[in-house]
Amino acid sequence: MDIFARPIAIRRTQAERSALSDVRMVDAAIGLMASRGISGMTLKEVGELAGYSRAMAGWRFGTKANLCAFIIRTVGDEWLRALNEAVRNKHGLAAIHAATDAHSRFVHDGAERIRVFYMLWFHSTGPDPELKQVIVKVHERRQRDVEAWIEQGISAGAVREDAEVKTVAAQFCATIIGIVYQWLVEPTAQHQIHDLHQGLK
Amino acid sequence: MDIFARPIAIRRTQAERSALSDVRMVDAAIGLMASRGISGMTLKEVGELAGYSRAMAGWRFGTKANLCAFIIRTVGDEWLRALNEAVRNKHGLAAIHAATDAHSRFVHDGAERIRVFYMLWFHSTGPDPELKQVIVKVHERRQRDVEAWIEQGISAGAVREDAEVKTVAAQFCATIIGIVYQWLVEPTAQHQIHDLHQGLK
DNA sequence: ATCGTCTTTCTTGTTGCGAACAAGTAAATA
DNA sequence: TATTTACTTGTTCGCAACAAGAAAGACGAT
Repeated sequence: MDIFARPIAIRRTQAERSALSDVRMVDAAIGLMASRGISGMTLKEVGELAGYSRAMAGWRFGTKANLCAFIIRTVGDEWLRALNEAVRNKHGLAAIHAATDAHSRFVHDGAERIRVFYMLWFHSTGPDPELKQVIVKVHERRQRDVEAWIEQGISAGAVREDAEVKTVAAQFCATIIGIVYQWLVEPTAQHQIHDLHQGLK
Repeated sequence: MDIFARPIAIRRTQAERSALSDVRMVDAAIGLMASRGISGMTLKEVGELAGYSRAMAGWRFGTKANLCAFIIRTVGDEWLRALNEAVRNKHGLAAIHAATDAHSRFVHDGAERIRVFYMLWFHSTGPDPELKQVIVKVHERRQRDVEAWIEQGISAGAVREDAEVKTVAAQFCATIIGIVYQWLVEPTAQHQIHDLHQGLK
């Protein structure tokens, strides 16, 4: 009975307390959504699974939609950082290839967080303004990145000059989204997902 | 006070009664989901808006998920019929072009039913087995159609023989889905949606 | 440092709403 | 008329959302 395994009360600053409860609750929420779906995640369980009370998540985030938005921002940022890491120092087509590969790899690793991130992503298709705004931001950010890569490709002479940058970028992003959709619906078909990524390049 | 505007009781067979309440409730549900989102549609309101009681929708469909599945099947069938109509007598690449055009046209017309259909489609990405099965069926059906068109194209000599039919078909479907996603998120950018369809061809 | 006060973090209590079911009524069938 | 099918009223349970209170850190004054 190791009663010191979890010291009765560690002294923490308030900022630390908030930060800690945030990550605990985000983890709990992601776990719940991964196993039971978005509607299967309840604020009550999030609070309790994170080691707090019933109402903790509700108090911190206000509403379930807010919690979801917070998760999208959080995971979206991690995701963006990881992608930037993978594309570091690459330009034009090489960047697009690297990003596509990285995407394929991340998705193959099947991290719970990314899965849930995209689940939330696809859930924001209704006329609910809340989540949608957050998603649209991430979305636009991505598309701008892709546009930049294509333009670099053009100025490097590797891409036809008559390419309609915006349209091609939109097309690229659309296909990525389509692939992710396939992955969410049929997570087992790893090789197919990989083929789709390769085909895209 | 035109009390005869809606005759007190029209005599109908039981089959007619069921069929009528089904279409009324489906219409009501689609209207509600289109304006307030999927979670904004409640079984109570569906019943009442369709001209019945509180519990009518719950009684007929059992659960909200069942109602959604029913709507997906219903609209999915209409949709498939419309597509077949558009592709009638065409084969191979021509069929794919016709289907793409039809898709673009339908989406451009922006019918409420199709919008909601795809909203539900994207909502089925969680681990909920109920809706998913229905969607996966529609999905597989589509992909088979596309594969058939490609094979026709090969045997007609219009498509390279080394094309990996399944992969290409999957790619095509993925892109369609990505385009639809864009449309749902940004329904206003009609011309962009159209461009994406054209680019796909 | 330590005490008392203020602020922030978290908990218990309550309300309202929707889904789901159960038991009843009305309409059609035979 | 009896039975099956379509629909309604009544009830329970769980969750989201809020409100009011308890506990833990922050901070100035002594």
